[in-house]
Amino acid sequence: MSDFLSDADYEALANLRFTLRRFMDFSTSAAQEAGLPGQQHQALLAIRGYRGDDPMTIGLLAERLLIAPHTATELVGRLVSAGYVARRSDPKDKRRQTLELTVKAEDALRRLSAIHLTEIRDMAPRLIDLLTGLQDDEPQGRKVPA
Amino acid sequence: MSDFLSDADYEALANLRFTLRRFMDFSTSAAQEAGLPGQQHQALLAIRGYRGDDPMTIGLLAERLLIAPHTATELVGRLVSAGYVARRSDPKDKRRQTLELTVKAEDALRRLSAIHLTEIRDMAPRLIDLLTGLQDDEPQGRKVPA
DNA sequence: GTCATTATATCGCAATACGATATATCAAGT
DNA sequence: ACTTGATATATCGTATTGCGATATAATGAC
Repeated sequence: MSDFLSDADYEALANLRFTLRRFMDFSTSAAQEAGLPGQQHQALLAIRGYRGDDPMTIGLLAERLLIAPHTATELVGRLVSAGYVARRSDPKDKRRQTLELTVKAEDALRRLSAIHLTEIRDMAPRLIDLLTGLQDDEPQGRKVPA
Repeated sequence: MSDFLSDADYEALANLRFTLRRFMDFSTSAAQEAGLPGQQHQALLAIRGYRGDDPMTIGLLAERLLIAPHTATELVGRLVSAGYVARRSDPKDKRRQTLELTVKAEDALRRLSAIHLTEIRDMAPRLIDLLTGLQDDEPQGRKVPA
């Protein structure tokens, strides 16, 4: 349980981050080219990819995006203004706002998701390598010592 | 090469993002608790994990962090002010600034990296599952058709 | 030595998430 | 049904941070 870390550990951690950053960067750029700020794209995906019995709401979206509820309120406000999301107050609980994607959002998200799939398939092997390399690579190389 | 995507595809993409976000969130929180803004932690890791013949510089750091060089300038400025990085002008090329971690940075980074390793090892199986699930999961389930 | 290029730095700006706070609605207990 | 506490969303002001435009300094090619 020591804090010892080899140069190789730091290098692997840094490379992992670099790979993740490239993905995020690709994603943000792709979204931006489609006319969507990165977080708005993420919100659309979270809404579209949500599988649950009850409808998507502001609070649920906040949970999935790991942002504060009031931040989700602002984000959804922007999405509604831009015509990507329909927000209606839930008749079953008037505190809640149900969220649905518009056709415009479905179209944009379909195209974006397709190129994301391609990019992910390209990145995955490298990423999996990095992750498995970090798996049980305990300090001082004591792998099967004798 | 169609844009068709199943509900399951969207769900998997959304889950992948959720997993990545949780990692980023964990990382940022851990850094913050150690007194470091997230990007500053990333910068320290990029400097520490860099393997190359020439020393780390502002421009190299910008490349590894995927930020504009002038943004790296500002970031390094903050790191120097906070006592995490020593910046010296490179005698071999006086335009360049070489960057080195201080002992304070090494200490903070060691602790942070140790808990990151733990978290990554915890997250990796889930992440690898999601990635492999997206690998060749072409639309309409045509896996080994006959 | 001149000039284009490279490396870093500065300034003003825009985006976005947060804290603090407010309002509306629901649910439980009586 | 009325009060109370909790839940869901919204608003406002603020802080962080990255970028574009621009500036300065050093290098290298000719």
